[in-house]
Amino acid sequence: MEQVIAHVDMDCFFAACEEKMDPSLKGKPVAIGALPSYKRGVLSTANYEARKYGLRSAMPISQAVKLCPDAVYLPVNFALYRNESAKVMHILKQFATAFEQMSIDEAYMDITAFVRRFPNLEEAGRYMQDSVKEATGLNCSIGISNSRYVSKIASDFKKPFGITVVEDAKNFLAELPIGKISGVGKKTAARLNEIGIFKIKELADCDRFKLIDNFGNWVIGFQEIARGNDETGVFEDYGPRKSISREMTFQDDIGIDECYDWLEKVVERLDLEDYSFKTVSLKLRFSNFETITRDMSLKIAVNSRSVALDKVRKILAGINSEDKVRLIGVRLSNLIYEENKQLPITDFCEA
DNA sequence: TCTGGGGTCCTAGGACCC
DNA sequence: TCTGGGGTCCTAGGACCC
Repeated sequence: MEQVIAHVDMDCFFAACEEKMDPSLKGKPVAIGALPSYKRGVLSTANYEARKYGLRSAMPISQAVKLCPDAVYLPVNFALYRNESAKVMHILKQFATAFEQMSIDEAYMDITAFVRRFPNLEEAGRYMQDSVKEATGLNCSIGISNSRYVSKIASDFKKPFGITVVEDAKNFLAELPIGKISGVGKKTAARLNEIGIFKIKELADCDRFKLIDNFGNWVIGFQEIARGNDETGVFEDYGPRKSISREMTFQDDIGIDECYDWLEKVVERLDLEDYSFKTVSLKLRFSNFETITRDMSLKIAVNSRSVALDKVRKILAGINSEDKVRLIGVRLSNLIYEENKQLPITDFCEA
C-alpha cells in the first residue's frame, strides 16, 4: 500500500458533546437542532437512543416530535462543539503528515509514515481512536485505505466506535449502493439508476462511452473511484473562505415588502472582518419552496456593511412577486483578502 | 411529512475585449 | 453573405456536503 489515508468521523458529534457536558443525558434520546416549540426547522443530530425512534438529522422538528415526544430537544451550541472539535483535531494532527479538516467533526489524514510503528493498520487506527477517547471522552469511527473516497465510506461502515481497514477497495465497494460515494447524491443516483446502475460494481463495469453520453465527462472520476483507482491525496493547504452568507427562515411567511427590514438584520449578522467583497447576492425562497438568487457586482471590492445593505435592497426592489416569502439570505463573494491578513484556515488553535 | 444554515463546486449563456 | 476564437467576468441555477 503506497499511501495510507484515514478518514476520521466523530460519532453523533453534537449529541456526544452535550452528553459530555451533562452526563444525565446518557441513555436518553437526545436531538439537537430546532426545538419543539418552533413551527419550522430541522434536526441537526440525533443520538443513537433517539435514532431508535426514527429520528434523523435533517428531519423536520414537527415530524420528530410526533415520533418521539419525550426526547430531550436541545438547541445547537456551536461554541461548545468548536471547542471540543479543536481538542480532537489537535490530537489527530500529531499522527498525520498531511491533515485536512473537512468539517467540525471530520478529517482526512495521511498516515503513511505513522502506521509503520504498528504491526498492522487496525492497530494504528485503534491507537488514534483511543487517543481521542482518552483526551476528550468522545468516540470516533475510522476508515483506513489507500483512497480517500474508500476511507470515507469505510469510516461509516462500523459506526459507532468502529475501525474499518480496506485492503481490496474494488471488492469492498462492489455490492454497495452508488449513493455511498461522496459526491453522488440523490439526483445523480436516480439518473444512474435509470440506466440500470445501482451498485458500485455496476458503475465500475459500465461502458465508458455510455456513461459519457448520458452524463458527460465528470462521471469518469466516479467510475475510477468505483474501480478502486482513486489516488487523490490529502490536501493540506486549502485557501481562505470564498464566500460568506447568512440566511433566515421565517416561522410564518411574509410579504415581499416586509423583507426590507429583515434584510438589515441579516446583513447585520454577516462577519465583515479582513476582506473586501465585490459581489452581493440576495436569495429568496417563496412559500412554494421555489428559490431564486440575484447577484450584483461592484466595480471595486469594498468592506462595507452599508454598501452590502444598499445593494441587496436595490436587488430586492427589482423583484416583483405576489408570492409570500419563507426565507431570505444574503451572500458576499468574490472576496479579496489583504495580503498577510488572510482568514485563518481553521480555528483549532483558539483556546 | 414538509423541507435549516453555511459552505463548495459546476454548468451554461452572454457580455466584452483583443 | 455568413458569420474566427480565446479568455475572463458576470449572472442564475443546481447538486452536493455536513
